[in-house]
Amino acid sequence: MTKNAELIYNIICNSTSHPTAEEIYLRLKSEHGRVVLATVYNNLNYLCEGGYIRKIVMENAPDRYDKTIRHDHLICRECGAIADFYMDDITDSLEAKLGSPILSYDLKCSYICPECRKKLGM
Amino acid sequence: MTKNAELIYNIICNSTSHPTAEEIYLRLKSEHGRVVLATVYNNLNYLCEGGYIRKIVMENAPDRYDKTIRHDHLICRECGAIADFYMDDITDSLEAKLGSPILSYDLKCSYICPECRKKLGM
DNA sequence: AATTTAATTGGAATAATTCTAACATAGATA
DNA sequence: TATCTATGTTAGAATTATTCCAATTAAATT
Repeated sequence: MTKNAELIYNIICNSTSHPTAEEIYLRLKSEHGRVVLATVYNNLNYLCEGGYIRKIVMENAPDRYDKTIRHDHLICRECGAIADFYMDDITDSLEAKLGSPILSYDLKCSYICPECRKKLGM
Repeated sequence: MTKNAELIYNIICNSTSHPTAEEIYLRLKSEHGRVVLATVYNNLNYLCEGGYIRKIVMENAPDRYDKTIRHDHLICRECGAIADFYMDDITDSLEAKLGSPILSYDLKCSYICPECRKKLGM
């Protein structure tokens, strides 16, 4: 793994913020000087393909990147914030229903986050 | 609901193909003459916001649109094809775990579709 | 029929991401 | 050590999906 790939991998793994390519790029640039967005994308794709990280495809927003430890996500309908959500693994029941293996699954729950609830007086 | 919105709604509801905006546009144009992609997007957004249809956000591919009857999706890692998958509704267990209500959820399973399995000799 | 409102059009604009070619660099090889 | 090769990085253009905006058209209301 190249130096940049490793730096990017570490940024993602030591963060709970599900950063975008742009955020990773800015952080990398400020901490390690000269980088370019294309390099960040190259490495993110490499890391995704190798299964080192995972991509979270967002609605109306740039993709975010996350560690691979199995968990699900909560996405606030109001502000778009994304939070981790640790539900039990349902791979077995999905495969049982389907009758053949699956590779992985992606579960996103839409909700209203605590802050937005407050703001909305809920 | 305007005429175009209704036509688009019907295309989506009477199809199992999860069409993209482009596909809907082409079909609309060939069947009803003059339309424009912006109109299709306008109406798709209107229909989504009103909860008449749902948007399926795809990885590395344009968004697809689908009926709202509750079901999940299988997405082939090889060819990108999307198939419906009717798992039991897990809203209750999600809310129980979270301790507060969710609005909806989106479950996508990555798998290899029967055709690709065949092609790959699996 | 005239006026107001809403929908559609056409095309430009934007945003995210990918592509391509040139350049740099590190390690392997002579 | 010098050079070759492979790979990573850079810069910036290109692409794609989608949105925006102003002008036009159609529909609804008075």
